[in-house]
Amino acid sequence: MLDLKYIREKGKSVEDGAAAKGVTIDIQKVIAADDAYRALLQEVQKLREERNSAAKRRDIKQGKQIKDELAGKEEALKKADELLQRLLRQIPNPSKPDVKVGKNDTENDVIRTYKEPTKFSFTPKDHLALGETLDIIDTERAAKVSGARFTYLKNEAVLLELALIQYAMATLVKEGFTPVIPPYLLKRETMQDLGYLENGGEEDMFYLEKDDMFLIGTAEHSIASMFKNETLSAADLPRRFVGFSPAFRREAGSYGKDTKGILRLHQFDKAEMVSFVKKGEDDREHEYLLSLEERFFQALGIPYQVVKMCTGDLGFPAARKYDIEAWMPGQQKYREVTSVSTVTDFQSRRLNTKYRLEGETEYVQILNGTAFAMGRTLIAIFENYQQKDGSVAIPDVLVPYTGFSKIEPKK
RNA sequence: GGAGAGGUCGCAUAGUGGUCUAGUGCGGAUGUCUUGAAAACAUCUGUGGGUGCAAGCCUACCGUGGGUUCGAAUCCCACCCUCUCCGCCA
Repeated sequence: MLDLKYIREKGKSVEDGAAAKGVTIDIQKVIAADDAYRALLQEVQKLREERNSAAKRRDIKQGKQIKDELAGKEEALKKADELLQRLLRQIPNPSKPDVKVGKNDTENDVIRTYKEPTKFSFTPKDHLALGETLDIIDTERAAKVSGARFTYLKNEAVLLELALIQYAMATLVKEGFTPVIPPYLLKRETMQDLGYLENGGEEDMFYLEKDDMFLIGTAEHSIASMFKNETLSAADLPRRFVGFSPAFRREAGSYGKDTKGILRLHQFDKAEMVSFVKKGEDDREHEYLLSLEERFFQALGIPYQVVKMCTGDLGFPAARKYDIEAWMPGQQKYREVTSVSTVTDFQSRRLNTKYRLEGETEYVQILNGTAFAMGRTLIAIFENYQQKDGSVAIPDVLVPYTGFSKIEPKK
């Protein structure tokens, strides 16, 4: 949600910002709704003032009269407020000035590449074929018990996943991040405050009807909301967290897309970074989080490219977003493995998360980025590290955590 | 799941229909005193919104949302959360 004062001052740029994201909004309508709300508010406050003084005088007759009048006005005020809030929530966070205006992912820019696509002296297999011969992935049986887009990870794949998590945690704790295992279920109210139930967002999440709770789609959901209705001290910022959790996604509308293997699942584990920083510090933090992501994939030695999203591919709350796309030999394509965005104060305004600096309060800036997302990072390792004999080597940095340096074929 | 207690301005507490524009203590800020500090004393010290050049004035907020009343922190209903006991359980 944007600041109403900002909208009133910079209406045109807010409108342009939305248009760049492909969202049409009418700022005049928002301002008219705000004007109507304010006019009513003044009338209501005046009546309340009269009611309070009548009550003080014990003037029951006048009190009754004011009460009737007030009831209608308060109802109208509530409606006006609801309309205003609804309009405000339809306004996306405008992108940062350095973000290119574009329609969709075809206009994103590759801003850096690391290494050349891996070369093989043989025809590389995809991760599904490897998963079978190495006996580490079983999506067929998972489909039997849970349906499509689930998997059993087995044997070395499990140990490798745990190694990646441990490696990420060890590295980020050294950087000063606080490790956290957050709640995996959130109340409706929290999801609402996060802004994920609007614009069809409810369709993306698993929902437990009996308890009116949502399964998190990423640890970011429960970590970003951690300081809901809290005012932090400026001295405590930045605060950085690395969360480990499963991510649950319905993947509605992605039927037929990436149906094979573990690239797109309803459930995968992920280590996620979330930063809370002061106003004006989010640009620097954004680059920092991206640099950590790159450091991880460089440590693994996996070829990748960094993509800067254009406005049309940013999503509703993000003001800037970078993806790392790792080279996947099985598909002969770069595929998204991490994503890091700044949502500026767009979420903290709704969550009411602030910080105090010398008596003044400001909304915190929130950023989030992937450390390792399991399915996809595993695919990148399996496919890039496969050997001619059908085995898969383990990246050196992970060997201390796995205890083995190679996954041998089982059949 | 059952029974009970409770959620008040940073913290601790008082307040059970009108004098609550929420008292008191602690903490914090400023001042007096002091070479400096401590102590003591004095004053100030929540958040949002509206209005105003400003000082200010008004309004809302006592877990959240409804309701009763001329008037609600206080009464009623629903929900959320915390604690105690019982049951169940890794």
